[in-house]
Amino acid sequence: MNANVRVPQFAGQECDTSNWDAGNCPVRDVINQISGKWSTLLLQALAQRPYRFGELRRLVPDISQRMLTQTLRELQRDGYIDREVFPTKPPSVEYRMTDLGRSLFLPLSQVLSWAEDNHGAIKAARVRFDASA
Amino acid sequence: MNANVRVPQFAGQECDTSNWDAGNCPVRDVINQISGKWSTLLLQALAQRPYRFGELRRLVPDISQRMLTQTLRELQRDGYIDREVFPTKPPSVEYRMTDLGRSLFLPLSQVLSWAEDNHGAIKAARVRFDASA
DNA sequence: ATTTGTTGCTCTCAAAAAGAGACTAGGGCT
DNA sequence: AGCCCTAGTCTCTTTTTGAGAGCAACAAAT
Repeated sequence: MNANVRVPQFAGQECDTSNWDAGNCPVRDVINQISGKWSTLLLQALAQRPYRFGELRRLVPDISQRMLTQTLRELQRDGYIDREVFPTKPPSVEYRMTDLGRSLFLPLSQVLSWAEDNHGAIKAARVRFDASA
Repeated sequence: MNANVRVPQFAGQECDTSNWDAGNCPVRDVINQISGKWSTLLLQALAQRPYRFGELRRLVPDISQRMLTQTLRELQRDGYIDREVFPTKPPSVEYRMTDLGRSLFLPLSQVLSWAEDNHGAIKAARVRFDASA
């Protein structure tokens, strides 16, 4: 079962349902990285302008150094951002978005805009749900 | 420091950087939910057509029952999907997307398309990164 | 001269989240 | 009677995340 069944996908696309297990599925491979708790936030910041490590830390007050380092490494590994070390004393490190990162941020920013526009509707839905449950 | 500084945001928008801590920030409030490991995947499935619990389980082979239940509840709570119980024996439950969910899926599907289109570039970036590190 | 602060991390330990799998209930099928 | 189906919940283990200390090398303040 579940073998090579092609089902209609979002607007005019198809998707092989047998590919929905991780490893085969490109969408899952990509999304799993950028769907980290801090990834979109950092991409949003670095879409504005390059930032240094400490600046990002101050910009996102409730991220731990550990997660900031780790998330930046992952974004760098996937090619969304570049890391440049300046031999100052103490050495400073600058993170900046790559072309690939910017091309991702085009559709991604649409989702962020949607989130801003529909935040009210979502909060209302939560209130309804919590009242009925 | 960091008080009420308005910095340019993605394409023609502004964002109050003092609002980047969780709770204040609408974007983080919304994104943190849909950026769960399984959320986008389930939204993608339910954007096609309604599905029953067991169908989703078979469609996404490596999700645990626990996480399937939990993720569906969260999506339902935020108003993206509806849950309907049919009094058959054994009882069956159908999940279907709401209008709010569909309106979210419009921009979201653009990101998914991007992921599919750029999977190759990302895999290549990973290889480069792993080779240099 | 000693203390303090700055940089961008890494390391350890505790807490939270996720995954694996057993168990439930009420009926249908053999 | 025994087994399977449904959509879960409950418990236990493993993974992920968070909080915070430590580090190395130098500058500025005291």
